[in-house]
Amino acid sequence: MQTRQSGPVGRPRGFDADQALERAMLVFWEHGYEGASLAALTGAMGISTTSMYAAFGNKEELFRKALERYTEGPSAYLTGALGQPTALGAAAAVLAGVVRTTTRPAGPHGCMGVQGALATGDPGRGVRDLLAAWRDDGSSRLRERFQQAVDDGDLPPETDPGLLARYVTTLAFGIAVQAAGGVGGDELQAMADAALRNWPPA
Amino acid sequence: MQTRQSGPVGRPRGFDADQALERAMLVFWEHGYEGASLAALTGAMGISTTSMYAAFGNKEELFRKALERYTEGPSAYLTGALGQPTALGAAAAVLAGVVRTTTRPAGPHGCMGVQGALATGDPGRGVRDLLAAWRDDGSSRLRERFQQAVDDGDLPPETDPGLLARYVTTLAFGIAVQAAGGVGGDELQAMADAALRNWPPA
DNA sequence: GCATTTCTGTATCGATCGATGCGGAACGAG
DNA sequence: CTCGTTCCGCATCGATCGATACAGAAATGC
Repeated sequence: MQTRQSGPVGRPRGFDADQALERAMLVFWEHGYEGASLAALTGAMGISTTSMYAAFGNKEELFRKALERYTEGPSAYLTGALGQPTALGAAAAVLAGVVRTTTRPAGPHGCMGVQGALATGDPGRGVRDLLAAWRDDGSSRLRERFQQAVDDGDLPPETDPGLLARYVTTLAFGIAVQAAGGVGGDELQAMADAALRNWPPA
Repeated sequence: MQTRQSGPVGRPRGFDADQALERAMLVFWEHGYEGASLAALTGAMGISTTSMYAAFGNKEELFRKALERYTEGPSAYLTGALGQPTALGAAAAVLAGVVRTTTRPAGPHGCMGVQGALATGDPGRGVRDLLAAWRDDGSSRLRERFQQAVDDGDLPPETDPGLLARYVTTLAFGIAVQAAGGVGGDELQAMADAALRNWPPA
């Protein structure tokens, strides 16, 4: 019984799956799940529908993988922000990351986790719920970070970490909505600075 | 020359246009512009596609009229909030109105002005821009109210009314996003209360 | 009564939606 | 080479998209 060491048999795929997923992610980010047609996706990916289905399953699975890529790419600032030494530093890093990511001139405006599928028809319900869970996960990670700050004495002991996390995520998603509508990054960053001038808010 | 007193000639329409528009507004609110199909709209309105086109023009015009109805209906709290005697009172009334409207158990969760068309495909660009302007108008009205508060001495003279308005609208839209995802009204209201405990934030 | 105007129900339009079938092309294994 | 496997290009699937054509029904004006 010998472990197979050789590569996979058959014709190798003729495109870079990572690059194709990156381009699909950008289309979903800009146009949302329902607004991104298969033709627009495969056109941007540079492959045929057949290749897309073979490599990614279907449109919904493609979106799920694109969201993972978004989380580890444009949205990776969150993980970095949670590593900041103070709760205030973490909150400021989160908001600065949101402003930067959602108003970057080179990329789509807004946040894929917000505008990807905020309200949909029936066929998009799965994706809509997925994004709701994605947003809730961000809030939870922030809450855990604030809980740790309370335990460390960085935040007053009477602080409610859940309330604080909800506050920061509310600002973050509000920034994302306005960035999607074309509000500039400078103005949003100035607003975020002002919001964090009183800390903690409770 | 006599003024025409009689009713319009021809067969009168057999449905209540106001009620039909109300129901269309609810469908757009819940599913967004792209997620609301003509079949879903006319089904909820209780009329045929022919009647809908005759009465409202097309899908985009129906959405525009539904948005007007939303502005004068579920979103009317904004006008009332601007009439509050103080800037803080206005901000608190706006946020309380948003929380109440976006988490009402009887109606769709979230805000039609946010989730109606935050990111769309090409055919929805007009509606997307319409909503961006709608949101910006809300921010402008709030800015004018804060400017008046500065003039009245209700807010410190060095206050930036635009920044303050951006802060409140950011909270409002962030609340709407989380309400769309199922976050409860009590938690959002508690967060809004905490956010306004420091006022003005700048 | 009749003519005119408007609304409604049915049936359907072309376009696009997401998703597949199929045959040939391109690889590794033997 | 031949064989087995996988991928790709093309054509196309049924369903649904938003939007209309058409004929009959229901009102007013004469």
